[in-house]
Amino acid sequence: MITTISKFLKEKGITPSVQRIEIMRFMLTHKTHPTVDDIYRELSKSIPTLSKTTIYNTLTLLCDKGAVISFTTDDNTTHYDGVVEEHAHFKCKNCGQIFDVPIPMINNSEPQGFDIQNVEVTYYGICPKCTEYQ
Amino acid sequence: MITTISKFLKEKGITPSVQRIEIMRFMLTHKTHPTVDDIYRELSKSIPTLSKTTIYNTLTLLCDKGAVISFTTDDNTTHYDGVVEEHAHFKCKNCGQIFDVPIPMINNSEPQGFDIQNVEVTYYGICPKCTEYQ
DNA sequence: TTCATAATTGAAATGATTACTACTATATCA
DNA sequence: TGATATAGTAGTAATCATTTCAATTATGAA
Repeated sequence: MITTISKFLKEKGITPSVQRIEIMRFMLTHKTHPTVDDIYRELSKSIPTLSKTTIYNTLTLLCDKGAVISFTTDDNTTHYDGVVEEHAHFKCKNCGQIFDVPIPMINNSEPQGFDIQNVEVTYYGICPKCTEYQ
Repeated sequence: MITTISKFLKEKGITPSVQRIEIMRFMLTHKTHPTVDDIYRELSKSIPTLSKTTIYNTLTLLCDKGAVISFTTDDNTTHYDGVVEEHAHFKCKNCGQIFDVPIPMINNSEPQGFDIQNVEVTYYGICPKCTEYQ
């Protein structure tokens, strides 16, 4: 498993290290759209010397190389996502959970004259579970 | 003009005050998607005692009452918009300007089972002017 | 006018992120 | 093998947006 992730990082042009492998593994095994703090809280259990700076550096690198994506929500903190295929997010205003949802685009409706590199689509509302118990 | 904005605020259920009127006026006359700091820098020229807390409070109130909308971008700061009709934004990675663009949704492609209250759509890329001079 | 309430202010606290410096691991080459 | 350059990591301090909170000021009704 370590070799798999190590190989994956090399393919992306990233020199592997213990920290980078564990952060990348975390992103691939957790579909919770974590923040730097979420990752720090979890991974510092197994790597007690891990610093937040390393997590910031690593995630910026992973983003640049296309291994993860980042997006922001109304909490004004950056969330990261190991799913890099284009998709939208739904954030529940009740429980705070962020869900992956299909992106509802039709090609010819994009703004003309702009060189679009990426899109962030975030829905806000109440998720099915919270709707049920209200 | 003051009476117009004052009347507008009352219609929205907001008690007018000098500060609220000037902040609302700023939002109606500036289509630049300002941050709290942008507004503070401009309005403190004419209202030297104006505090940022008041701007935060007022914008939160204006949002709640539907007089303005807010959204976040990759700079992790909240931007405000006096245009409340549903639309998307384009942020230029070169000059940083934010543009209003049409929202590219088709109704029946929205995620099912979610109670959607609002959507934020933000494109990132290079704006026409920056494309031209590159 | 008086009083209750709402609005505003400014300072301090918080939380995410960046900057910076020192330390450590890794790779290279003589 | 060992010296050395370089990349990566850690930890602290600084910065910036935002929130909290207590004190002051303005407003409106009796």
